[in-house]
Amino acid sequence: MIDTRLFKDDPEKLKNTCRLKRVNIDIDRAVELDGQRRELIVELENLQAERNRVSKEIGTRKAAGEDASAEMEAMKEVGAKVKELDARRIELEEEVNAIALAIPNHPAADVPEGDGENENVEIATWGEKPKFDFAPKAHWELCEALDIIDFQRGVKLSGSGFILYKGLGARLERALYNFFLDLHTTEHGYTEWFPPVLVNRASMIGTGQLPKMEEDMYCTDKGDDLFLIPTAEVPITNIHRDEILNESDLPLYYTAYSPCFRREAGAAGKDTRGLLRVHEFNKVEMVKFCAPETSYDELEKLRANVAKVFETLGLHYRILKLCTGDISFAAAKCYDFECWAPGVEKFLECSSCSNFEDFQARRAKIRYKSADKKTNFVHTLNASGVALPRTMVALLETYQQADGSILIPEVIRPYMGGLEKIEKK
RNA sequence: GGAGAGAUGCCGGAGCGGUCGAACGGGCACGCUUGGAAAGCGUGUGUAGGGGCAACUCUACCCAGGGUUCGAAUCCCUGUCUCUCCGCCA
Repeated sequence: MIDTRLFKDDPEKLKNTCRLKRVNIDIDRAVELDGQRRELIVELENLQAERNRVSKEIGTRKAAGEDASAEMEAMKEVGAKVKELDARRIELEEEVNAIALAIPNHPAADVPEGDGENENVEIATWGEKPKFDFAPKAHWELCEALDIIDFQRGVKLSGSGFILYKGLGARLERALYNFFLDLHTTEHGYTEWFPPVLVNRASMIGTGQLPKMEEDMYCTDKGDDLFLIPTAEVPITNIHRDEILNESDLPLYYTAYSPCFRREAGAAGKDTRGLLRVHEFNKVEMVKFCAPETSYDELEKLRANVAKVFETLGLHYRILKLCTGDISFAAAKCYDFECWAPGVEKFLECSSCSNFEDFQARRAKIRYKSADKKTNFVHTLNASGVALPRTMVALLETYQQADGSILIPEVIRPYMGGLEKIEKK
């Protein structure tokens, strides 16, 4: 969440944020309501102070055996007035808050302005497009021929967008996320967690998925009000919700494997084949909590950690710096990693690395106490490290052989019992 | 699922409806003491919001939300969570 003090101190900045992020929000209305709120608070608190003072007096007077019925009568009215003003205060607060929650994070200064993906800026590439002396196939053809994903029965079980891995396909999926976790925990210094995948509403608000994206989330009925997580970012970031950390404990590096659930509302018909856009997928996520001064250094380190995954797998990728119109609601700066998938002939988004600055921390009340005893919001960052289906696509299509078999990258072989190749039976 | 007990500050733990932001103990920080340390002594030690240039001041917060009252940590209702016992269960 943005700092609501800005309604009073710098509404122009908020308008600029909305313009850069390409959202339309009535800031003037919020400023007006916030002003009313402030005036009301002054009036209300004066009344409360009077009530406290006179009530105290009634106490001493009664103790002395004197009569205080006139004061009691007067305070009865004050009490009623306090109740009335307080109700109005809550109303105003809710209205202001609703607007504040809908305002996106301010983009970092070096983020290019733009409307959408066309204005994203490529800032790095690694490797090059693999060359084939045959026509590379799309992953769905490879998978069907090798019998490692049962697309049809997946649909029978759950509907389109749900993947049923089989045999060595299932094994490869498991091998990949184990490899990612091992890499981050043993080489990059992350602590592994295994979180619940159903979380409550407060957690979803904390990381910014709610209230804005409720349509995209799966939730339980029967009054539980629980949500299937769209990413482990939600439970992992919320681990420290409503906490005050010690500066000496920062930075914290966390990683977790989890399945992720996305309704993809409004995306019907887009990228529907194979593994390109699914409702449930596996992902290893990385989350950092750090002091504000270090967050952009931490972002670069995070980016290097992600790069390491793709480089170790030998996948050609490019890195995009997202423009203001394409960056997510909660992010101040974001890099997307896109891997080349030669079968579908596309760059696929396989990871994104974001600095949220204090936007999530303010929503989730994650603070730290610095050496000089000041309490302040931490900065949070996260990255997919990495998301499976599209990485799987890039991997299958990159490592396919003329005979339709798939060569397994060397780092994955230990996780596959030493197997070098997935071949047709 | 049934029955009971509980939730107070960094921790432990008091708290008759009034002067309680909260006794007491511990921890921590600072100061004194010391050659240095320990002990000892003293002082301090929450979060959020409003007003003020500031010193400062006011308000709210004793799990959460309602209620009673001139006045609630304290009384009443609801919810959440924790613990104990019983039942059920992978």
